[in-house]
Amino acid sequence: MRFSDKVLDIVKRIPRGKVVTYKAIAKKLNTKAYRAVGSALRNNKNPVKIPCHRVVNSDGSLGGYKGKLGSKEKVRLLRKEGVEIKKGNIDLIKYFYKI
DNA sequence: CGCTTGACACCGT
DNA sequence: AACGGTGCCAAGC
Repeated sequence: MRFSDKVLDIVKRIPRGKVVTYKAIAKKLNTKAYRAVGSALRNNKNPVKIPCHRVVNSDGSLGGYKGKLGSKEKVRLLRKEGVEIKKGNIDLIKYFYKI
């Protein structure tokens, strides 16, 4: 749980209107467990404190959210926070949050 | 030459 | 032991 705890901690401090990539997180943790990051978020124990919808793929695609079935909801939330999304892709250049 | 799709690799739960 | 909310590289169009 230690690993996921770190991930959660990072995601937890993502400011509103910004997003982070799994790669960035893994990099910040000095690890290549990209997938593990996703697993951590999936097993996320505090969805209220952890805005998992602010975590996206390195290419800007939303990736997934709840089994890749809640992507629309994810987009909706992000849009609501001020993040512009084009065809399911986010402007990392504009909304990427450097950890 | 630039973009898109597919396969393989990594780590943790 | 298998799966998962990925990333990177290579080949094809």
